[in-house]
Amino acid sequence: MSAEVPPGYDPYAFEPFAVTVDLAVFTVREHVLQALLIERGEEPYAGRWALPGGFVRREESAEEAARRELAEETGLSGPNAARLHLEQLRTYSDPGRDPRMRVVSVAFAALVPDLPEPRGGGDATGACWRPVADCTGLAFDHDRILADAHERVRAKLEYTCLGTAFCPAAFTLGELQQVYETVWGVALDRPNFRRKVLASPGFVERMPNAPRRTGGRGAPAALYRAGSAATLQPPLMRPEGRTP
Amino acid sequence: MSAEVPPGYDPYAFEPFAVTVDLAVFTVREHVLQALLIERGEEPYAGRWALPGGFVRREESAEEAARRELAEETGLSGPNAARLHLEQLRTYSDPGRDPRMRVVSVAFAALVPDLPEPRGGGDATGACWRPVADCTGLAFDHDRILADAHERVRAKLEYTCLGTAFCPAAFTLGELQQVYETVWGVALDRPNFRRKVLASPGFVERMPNAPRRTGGRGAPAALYRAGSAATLQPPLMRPEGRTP
DNA sequence: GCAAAAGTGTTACTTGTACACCCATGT
DNA sequence: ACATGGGTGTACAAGTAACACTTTTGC
Repeated sequence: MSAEVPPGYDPYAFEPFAVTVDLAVFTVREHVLQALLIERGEEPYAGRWALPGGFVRREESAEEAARRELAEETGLSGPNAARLHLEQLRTYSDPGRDPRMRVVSVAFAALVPDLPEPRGGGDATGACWRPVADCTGLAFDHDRILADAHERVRAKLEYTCLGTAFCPAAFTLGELQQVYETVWGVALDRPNFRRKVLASPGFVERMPNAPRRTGGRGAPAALYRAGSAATLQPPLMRPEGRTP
Repeated sequence: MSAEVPPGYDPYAFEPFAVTVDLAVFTVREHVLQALLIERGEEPYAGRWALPGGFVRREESAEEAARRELAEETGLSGPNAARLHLEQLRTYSDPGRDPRMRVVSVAFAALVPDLPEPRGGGDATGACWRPVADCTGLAFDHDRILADAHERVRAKLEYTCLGTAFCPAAFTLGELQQVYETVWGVALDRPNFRRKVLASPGFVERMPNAPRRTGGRGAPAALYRAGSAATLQPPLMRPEGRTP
């Protein structure tokens, strides 16, 4: 662990890196998977779109930094903050990923329900939701980070209960199914989807209230909330063919 | 991204972190899943066991640093280096995980076949393979890192072709099955295991040579090598009950 | 011969899939 | 009335698990 360190040289006094977090924040809005972008105000990449993020402070972990930045960028706090899924994706450390100096970035993927406002008290010059398909030409290596996060989310819906993270506190099974269809880009059979979800213990729980009648035309649907389970047994497979 | 930076203060001139890599290197030796440990020669935790690792240099990425450290620690090079699976696990960044200063560590999980020698030209005072069940009381937060890596490997065997990474260049289906039984700690039905493996396209390929007769008593087994596929469709499920 | 390991086959059962069908609501 | 979405039932195909059986080696 220390052969490459010259004798008498404190190994902890060299090779300083800057450490940042980058956030790939996803939501489902208007039947489309969207990501949160900010417009950079400074060089490098001034005026370009980028993933939200920022520096890790001395007294906090990367997870805490990610949660703080997310709150600043989206205004997510209080009861909403509890309904948020935040997960470490991986760390990007290529030398040269920032033209100025060595910056190592811990990337996170976040899943949030459809929020009323695109951003809260953020400090970026501009923040907006954008369909992930249109998120190209981002600053730094953020195209790559977003693509990795997208694939991670797609895969995780198969064997975890993460789909509920895209839904509000109370949701119908039809809304949950739309989340899956949107993220995977396929059409699912409604009766079979129902059965699988209800057969997975702890995936969803029925809310002890009355069903709602949305503005939409159709029979009133029962309301559910996210259950306590984290993983899905058996997994909810995503079919390969078939586009919606 | 810059609201917390005082105006006129270069955001890239503050909060220096040290960045290291830590490696959870696994192999299957004598029907037991083992991890590579080194004995620390310096404070803190002098004399304690730890995961191999080291500092990321200025001109390399974390992946390159991990590969370099692994080569130093195990003597893995040349043809063996190609047969190695190295994968980023996650990044550990709790303040206080190193008592001296802020160290952010990018952890990797590595899977290697049963190597002839425990270590090559490593620089640690001591290195050895140890059954993962006995790897407790490690330095820093390495207990946690090893546990996370162990669970990752267990899970990844289900839906990827990673099992072959534990095997030599040529192996029998019986050896591959032992890998799964060892990592999962369960007994598998041999006929069914065969069928699933052979039915997964690109998982294994038959070697165009003669079967071998090992010292073991039994019929000679056909030899296979790792295929080109990375993911497994359908997955190879791990049963829940039953201990071997 | 016997134990151990490779390899093949068969059966019972569980699961997934693709539908058909009815109900409730808004326009 | 009818389109739309919620909810239930069912027949068939596909996959899985469990086990019996044969073959080939070493001792």
